[in-house]
Amino acid sequence: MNNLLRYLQSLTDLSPGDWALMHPVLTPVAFKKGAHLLREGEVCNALFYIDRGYCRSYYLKDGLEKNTAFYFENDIATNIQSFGTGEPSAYNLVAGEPLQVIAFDKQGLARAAQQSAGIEALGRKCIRLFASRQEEQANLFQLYTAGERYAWLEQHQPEMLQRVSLSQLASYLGVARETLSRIRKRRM
Amino acid sequence: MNNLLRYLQSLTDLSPGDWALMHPVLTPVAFKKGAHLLREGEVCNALFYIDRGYCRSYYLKDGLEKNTAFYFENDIATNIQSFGTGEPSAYNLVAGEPLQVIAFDKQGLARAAQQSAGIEALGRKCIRLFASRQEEQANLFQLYTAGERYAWLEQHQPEMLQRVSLSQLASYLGVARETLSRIRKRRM
DNA sequence: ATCAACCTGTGACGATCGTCACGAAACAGC
DNA sequence: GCTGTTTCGTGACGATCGTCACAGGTTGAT
Repeated sequence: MNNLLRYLQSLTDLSPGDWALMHPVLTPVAFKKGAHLLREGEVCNALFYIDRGYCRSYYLKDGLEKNTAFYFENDIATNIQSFGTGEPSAYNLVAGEPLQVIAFDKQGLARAAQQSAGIEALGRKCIRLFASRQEEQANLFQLYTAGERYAWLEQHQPEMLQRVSLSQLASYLGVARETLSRIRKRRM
Repeated sequence: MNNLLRYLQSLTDLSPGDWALMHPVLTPVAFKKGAHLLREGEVCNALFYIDRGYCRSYYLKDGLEKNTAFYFENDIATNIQSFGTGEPSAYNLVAGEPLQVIAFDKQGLARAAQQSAGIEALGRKCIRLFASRQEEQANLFQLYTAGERYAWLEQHQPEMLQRVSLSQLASYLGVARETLSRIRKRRM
């Protein structure tokens, strides 16, 4: 909970009253490696603050897993589309390591936002952050080749390259695992 | 203005009072083909509702234009990152046809949102729409090959293939113009 | 300690793509 | 209508990537 409090305070000036309002909405949950936070077809009714470990989102395409994002400590993981509209999720969310998260209940969060302008502002800031991250993600794939994407990760997310296996990373970067192996070889 | 009113009403229940509040914030502007709505390095201080024509966003990479998006009638074009934070834009926005837009002034819009909860809600809906679109865009490039992306456009944006030249489209899809020409050839 | 399951590196080969080059077609300005 | 400019299709060729195959290394459970 301490990590979460610090994270929220880094986003906005959170008053003690707002924090008290948030508290009953929060539920710590643990997942084993490989356990699903969200499955394709389910409706996403929570935000997951990641306290320890990481998870990844993937689509199933032609029976194969295709990773689209990784979420680490101090990230919020969710399907914003399903969470916002109530439609079933088109992809999966699964733990890549033993995982400890703090779940924000959707209905409880909506109630808390109605009661406090501070929490409502926090929600808006989260959406804008998410939109900004999606834009960055889209640009990463529109502007750069797989090798340039790998270099970008080296600079901006070096920890990720240590914690995520080559195969999972290759699936995310959009190349065969053999190709990523050769990209790594070239840079030494 | 009539198109814009219909568009806003399709997003939310806009009261006549809110529409009157919006009115002084709006400025119709015309651009010739090739004229810039926003240049790299400038700060984006407006949203552009597209009334007629289309525009495209592009990055300069190694001296070449790399398209990242197209905006048509009834779209809102802007740099959400620059608009939100006040930082200089990393890309350009340029008219692809003779263009008529209605510009939303940033400061005026902020004032109007403070005066009306309805306009504030409209703004939140716009951000969520934008985030959703960015996610779709990111998935389009993470999950699909260039040929599959072209097929996706055929189904979801067929008008775009008629109005945008092959070269501009190839730049957007991430392949050489010769390759797109051959992709088209294969489908006949 | 042992064994199975998984992950990583590497070679070979065919398919696809980017680049360069050229000619035809479409278009705009006069 | 003519002309210069831009766009589009296509061939050739080298580079890169995906696929298949296999070997060595790591991990984790019994």
